[in-house]
Amino acid sequence: MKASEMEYRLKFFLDNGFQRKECKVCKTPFWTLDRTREDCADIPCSDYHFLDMKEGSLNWSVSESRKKFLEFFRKRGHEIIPPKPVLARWREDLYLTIASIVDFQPYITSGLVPPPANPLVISQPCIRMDDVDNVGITFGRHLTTFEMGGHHAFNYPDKFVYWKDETVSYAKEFFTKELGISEDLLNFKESWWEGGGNAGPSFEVTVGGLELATLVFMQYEISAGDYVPLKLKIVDTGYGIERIAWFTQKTPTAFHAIYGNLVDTFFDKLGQPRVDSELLRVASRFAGRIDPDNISTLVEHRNLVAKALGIPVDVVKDELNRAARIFQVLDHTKTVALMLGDGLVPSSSGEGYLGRLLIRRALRTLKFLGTDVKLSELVKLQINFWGYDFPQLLRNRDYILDVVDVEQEKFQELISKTSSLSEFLSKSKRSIGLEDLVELYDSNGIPPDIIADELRKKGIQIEVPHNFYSIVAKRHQVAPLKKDKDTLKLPEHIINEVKDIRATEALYYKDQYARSFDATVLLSKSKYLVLDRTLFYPEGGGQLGDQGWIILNGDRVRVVDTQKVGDIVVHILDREINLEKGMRIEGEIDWERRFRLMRHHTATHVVLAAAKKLLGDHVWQAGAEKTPQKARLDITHYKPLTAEEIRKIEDMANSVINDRRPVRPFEINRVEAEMKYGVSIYEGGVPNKANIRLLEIEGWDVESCGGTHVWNTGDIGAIKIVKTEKIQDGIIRLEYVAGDMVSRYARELEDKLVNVSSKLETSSDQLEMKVEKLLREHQEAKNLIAYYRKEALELLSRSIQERSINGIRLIILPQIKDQELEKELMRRLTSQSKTLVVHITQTNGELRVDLGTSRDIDVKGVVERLKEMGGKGGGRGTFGSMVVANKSREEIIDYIKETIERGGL
RNA sequence: GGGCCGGUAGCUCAGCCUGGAAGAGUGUUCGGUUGGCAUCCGAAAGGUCCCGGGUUCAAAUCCCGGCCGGUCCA
Repeated sequence: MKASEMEYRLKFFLDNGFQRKECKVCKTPFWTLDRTREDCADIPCSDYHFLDMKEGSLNWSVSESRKKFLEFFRKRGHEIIPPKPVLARWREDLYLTIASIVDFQPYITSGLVPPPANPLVISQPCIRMDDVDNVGITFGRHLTTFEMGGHHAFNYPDKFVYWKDETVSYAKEFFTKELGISEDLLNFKESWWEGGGNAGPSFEVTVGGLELATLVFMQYEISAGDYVPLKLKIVDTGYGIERIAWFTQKTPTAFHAIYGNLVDTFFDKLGQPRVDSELLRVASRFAGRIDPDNISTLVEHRNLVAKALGIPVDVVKDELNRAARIFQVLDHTKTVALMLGDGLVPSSSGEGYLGRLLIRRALRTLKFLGTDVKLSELVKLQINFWGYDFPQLLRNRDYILDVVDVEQEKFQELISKTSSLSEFLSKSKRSIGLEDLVELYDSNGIPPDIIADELRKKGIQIEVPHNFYSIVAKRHQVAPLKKDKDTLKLPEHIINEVKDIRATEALYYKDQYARSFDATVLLSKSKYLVLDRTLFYPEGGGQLGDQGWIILNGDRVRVVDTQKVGDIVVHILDREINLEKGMRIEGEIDWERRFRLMRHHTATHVVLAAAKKLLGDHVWQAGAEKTPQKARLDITHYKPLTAEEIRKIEDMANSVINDRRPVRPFEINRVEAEMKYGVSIYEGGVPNKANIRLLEIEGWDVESCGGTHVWNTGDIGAIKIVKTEKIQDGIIRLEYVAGDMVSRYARELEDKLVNVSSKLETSSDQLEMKVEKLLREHQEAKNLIAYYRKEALELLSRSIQERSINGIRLIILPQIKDQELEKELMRRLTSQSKTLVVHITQTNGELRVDLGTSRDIDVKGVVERLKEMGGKGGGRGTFGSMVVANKSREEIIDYIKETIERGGL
């Protein structure tokens, strides 16, 4: 959508003498006070001239830039809001926090929930993976992590805060007064923004080539391709905190401004000579001309730098490539620290994969730099550097460093495979092509440049195409997309019929211990029944739906399941009853089943919190299921649990039970809940409501939950963890039983013990001793068999009868039951040259003939002859095997003799 | 969630394509060489060829299903 010019023609501009001009390069309109300006002062239409400006040379660090930004807006009526984690765990449509507005979507931006303050200001650390390939080579234009300073105003129809003029005025004031940039250097470039289903006009604030902020005016919702005006008009600004720091410091690259002395420390740690500042500064100045997708622009850039400095282009290339690698490591180690600090567990799927990707990229670069420095050491430097700004780095320091070490070990294992694989490839006669590289990367994860590097050492040249990763991506695109439609437990027509009924009153929340109730029928259609209120809990949050009975006129009808459609509860009966609307009925839930479900559900919260307290903040629920029989909980964790850890979790859980802690559900507005308890309340899933139900286990755990729970942890009775397994990389599954199911579990174990004991004819008390004895006896028996085999071998090889036919030594063995012995004997006898050994044995009605020959004879001749005689089978070289029907032992021997006589061998 | 690769001696793996007597290196034990160690020489022990089914006279090998591990993509 092209916004109309009027959207940008602000009173502020007209009152302050700004002119609308058009960039001579990109033709984009922009507003400026500078009558001579011809371009929009943004890359690539302009180089980074700001590096040569005197304005705003204040030397602000990132930390100071953030503080100045927040303070400026706080003094102008904005409340400072703390940032959220870089993992967007309060929503299910995003893995990473990619912008400050993400914190307020979708419930605040849609107007369902009020914002935590209005207007507000925030500095939100963000992670974007889009440009991960370009980090470093553009000297700071692309980063995977940055802080977005945002001041936001939410304008409601009945409550206006501020809109475009004020926003632009704030920007002008901030940049002129705080940064000391003269106002005719400021440009407001007209632009259009779309994202997350919203859209609106925007201004990009550019100075000397650098875009310092984007001012977005969210006013449309994109619905089926149409732009529908939003009820709420939202000021969504993004100030680049790192760019502000760079602008005020005018360091050679953005990395110098962000990481300060860490830049030199990294060069030294990685054993790389530092790169000349002037060279970097010039490289930065022209960095806007680099289009990473177009390799020729990179070559041009290097040429340009070489020309400007009068240095050979090869030297420029080497120096800048080395610097780019260091910058990439700087960037990735910070991003990794932030992700892990907020609880990411590297894995092969989901957000965990994004973390692993960054770690692997950093490790790969370390390998190319030829350093054996541990990645965790570099991450440690980042933790020390950023720990004050992001305390979660210090809090989770041990976890971060350990997990990085574990990932490095895994990567090294991978790389060690590379040499044997490349050995194999280089030995194979065929030429090694792109297909091999793709194959190795896709199925073994070996980066193509590493394989190419390895092969080069062996003298095999192989080119890795620049678009390698898009080739891989393409290969995956052709994979068929299987849609996994939820198997609905309710038929379509029932859902349609039911969805307009009013919400069912949830008696199961009013009193979680109530067992019977009365209600009025709202809809009764074959096996499906909707009431005005119910005690039957509908399946949700991993808790199964209730079972029980509906009682009408003393007749009990079984309820086999309970489901919900929105807020409407549907009872599923075991037979069809068609009741009239308005009829009164009674209901009773299957209390024993329900109580077991409640115990297992509350137990799940207890166990999760225990695991978290024991293992660390990175433990996050990745799935759960509660049945009356048992419960299971999947948690994110990077190592298998040790036996001690499992016991500790169990002990902690049981001590919470013995503590008899109150368990209290309550309703709260979601923004308040997030501010008070953090986003970990969403472990079990993100509810789709403005007001959410929280469950608090006093002093232990607070979590969003819609299930039914016991009122006190004492009611769980007991917890026994019965199984743990790694279900995929980075995810551990815990299975446990609670309450009376612990007794049932113990009984099952007991039964197994008794069963095994009786089979071994002993008591369960003496089972271990008995097993040891049996194992010993088994070993002794094996030894004895080996002894007898040896004896038999001697005896047999001495007693065999051999005859010589046509220069061939023919040996007919007697029938031997022991196949091992037979083979052993053949092997021994055929070690003499010109020997044919025959073994004939009876197998269900047929004769099985095994033939063994010494190496100078091929078994083929005899095999062919026996085939002609109706035998089935074959063989090759020195061994053959046939099955012959309707022939006697003697006949077969005659055939063989005859074959030898004819010289058929 | 989808794709690809793998599972053989304690460990690292070959054999599988093209079905036909289960292999190598390393480690272990024993013996020899040596004043002793390293080294070297010789021998032995060590196997559910991941599990289940199918095809076949015959399956580590081919086919189907499952389990486990790795990896790429989303």
